[in-house]
Amino acid sequence: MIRHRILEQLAAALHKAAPNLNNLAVDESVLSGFKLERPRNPEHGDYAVNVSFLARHTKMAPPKIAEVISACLEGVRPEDISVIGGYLNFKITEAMLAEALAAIIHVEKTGLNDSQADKRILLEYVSANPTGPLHIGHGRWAALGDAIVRILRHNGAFVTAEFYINDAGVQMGNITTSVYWRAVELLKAKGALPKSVEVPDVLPYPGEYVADVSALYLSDESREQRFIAAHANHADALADEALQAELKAFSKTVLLEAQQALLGNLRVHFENWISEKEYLYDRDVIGGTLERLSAQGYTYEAEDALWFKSTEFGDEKDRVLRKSDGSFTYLTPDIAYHDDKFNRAERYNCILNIWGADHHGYIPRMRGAIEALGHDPNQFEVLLGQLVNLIVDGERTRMGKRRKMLTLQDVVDEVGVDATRFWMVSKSADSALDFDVDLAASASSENPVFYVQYAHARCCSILRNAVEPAPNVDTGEMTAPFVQADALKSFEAGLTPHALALLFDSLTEPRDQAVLKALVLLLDGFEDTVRDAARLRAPHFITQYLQDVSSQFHSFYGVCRILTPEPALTQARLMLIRAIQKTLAQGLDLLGVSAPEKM
RNA sequence: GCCUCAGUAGCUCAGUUGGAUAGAGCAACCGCCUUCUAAGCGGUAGGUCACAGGUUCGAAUCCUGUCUGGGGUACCA
Repeated sequence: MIRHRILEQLAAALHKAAPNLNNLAVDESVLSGFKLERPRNPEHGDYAVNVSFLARHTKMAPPKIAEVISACLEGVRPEDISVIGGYLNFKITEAMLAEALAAIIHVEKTGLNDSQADKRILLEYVSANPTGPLHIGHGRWAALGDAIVRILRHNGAFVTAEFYINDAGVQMGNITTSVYWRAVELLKAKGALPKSVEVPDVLPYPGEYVADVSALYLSDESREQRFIAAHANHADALADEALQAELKAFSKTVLLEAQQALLGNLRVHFENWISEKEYLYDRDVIGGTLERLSAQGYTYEAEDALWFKSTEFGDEKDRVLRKSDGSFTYLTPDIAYHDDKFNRAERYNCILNIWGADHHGYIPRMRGAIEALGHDPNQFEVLLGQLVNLIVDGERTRMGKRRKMLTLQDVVDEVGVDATRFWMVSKSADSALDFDVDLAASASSENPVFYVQYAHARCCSILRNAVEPAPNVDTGEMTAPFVQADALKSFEAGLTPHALALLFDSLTEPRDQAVLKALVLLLDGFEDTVRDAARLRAPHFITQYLQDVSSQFHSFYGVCRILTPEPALTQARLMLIRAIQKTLAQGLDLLGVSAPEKM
């Protein structure tokens, strides 16, 4: 990590220079003011740092400060530093580049670090109702969440991914009602029930998939018989509790399994699937949480309901916990659930949730409940994602409004897993995402994932061609490979920075050298990108980075031939290709996107 | 009304602890395949960073206000 080394040298120089800087007190907050950046103008060196922020502390002019610090820098050749205004400009030597490249070759996984090693994170995301197919918005949370899990782990965090199944509450009743009436419709159609039975015009869940669930239920003859019998015994067979429970359980299982299958297809993995009904209601943990809340004096009864004094924690109004009909609101089991998260044996110190922006107003009351229960609200973190707009025929459509809505499965079928995942995380979660189905499905060149995958495949192709005999263009005879596979392998295993000299020396055009240097510095900076992506929960840093590397590689490919008649030179250049290929593969893996060896 | 996200090139978006001349992809235009994959490369053009103030040596970035758009503001989840 060249950047880190420069920052260390700067810190040492600053300590040494302090007496000449009006006895500046050098501490962590001062040192963190050094921001190393890559200047656009090559005359400003390869890395630059602005020291103007020290002007206030030292009461000195920035150019003077830069002069003083540069005089104290050690381990840097004077010709590699320049001072322009308040800037210190560093020139990166080929020796440093070679060292960085060799380090990438030797490390098993690029970008691996321990910046989040003290974090024990429970990440909950997607958490859909098992009342229908996942929609495109769920796809964003799925891609985002799984990428964040992978990125956090690459930074050393202990992470558990969890899916909360909302299988209790009124929505489950709604899907049960809907499945019931679709079944009645189907039975009427085949004459098993009289035509006189009336089906409501509007069902809570109008989607066509509901009828599929009903048909699947009725496909078992004994179930169909039970359904008809229950119908004969009750005016409204939904009053038959046994049937209702069976329909509910059946619907949940079928719909949940469909969600799980799709998420599996998307390579989105959860360690835990927590059922609201089984984990919270059946084990009766909600009551215990409510008692503790009440014992602390944070609840009261009014208008036949039980309320939580969330206003004491900054919420705009108090919230109902138990409705006047005796049932809980959504909030109540969710409070118990979050209470449980804090109490797990894993001793998590970060309870992280990904929620859609439509749940924004829900945060203060949940945070309040967490605090009321004696947990540290600072360990509760919500990553809010703006919603996804579906664009069909160039028009925005609101999800769920249409009877036949486009599901996540439809999208994946059209554009594939890789493109879906890459697209979904390629923009900041703070921005609403436009998902243009026609565009994503038709225009492959418009989708950056192919650009990155192609760069990876191109690296693999070069590495393959290097060690395989190929037919001569003119004679058709098989010629010897550019390098021997065994020789290349041992060259790579025993690679020293010195052995890379040919890679840098063989390029004579300054422009080509600049491309090579930019490429190596980019590869060297992968760890920084991985750290930032974890710290800010921002996988789009990775997509951006991968596109940068790919672009820089394609440029380099254009100006420098890798496979040459000189084995020594070829080997050295192949090490660069290996480093690029490793980094691209690692970056794609952090996003859960495949890195094809051929395209 | 209040809370919140956004407003940057024709379009979609990067730009996170404030730093040198604001970037990328797509679209447009001009070039480049006898050679390791043209799903590629080089070049041209394209900007009042919504607007107005403020803080600062310095603002797309921080503060205040205004405008526009998304989301929320349930005893739904």
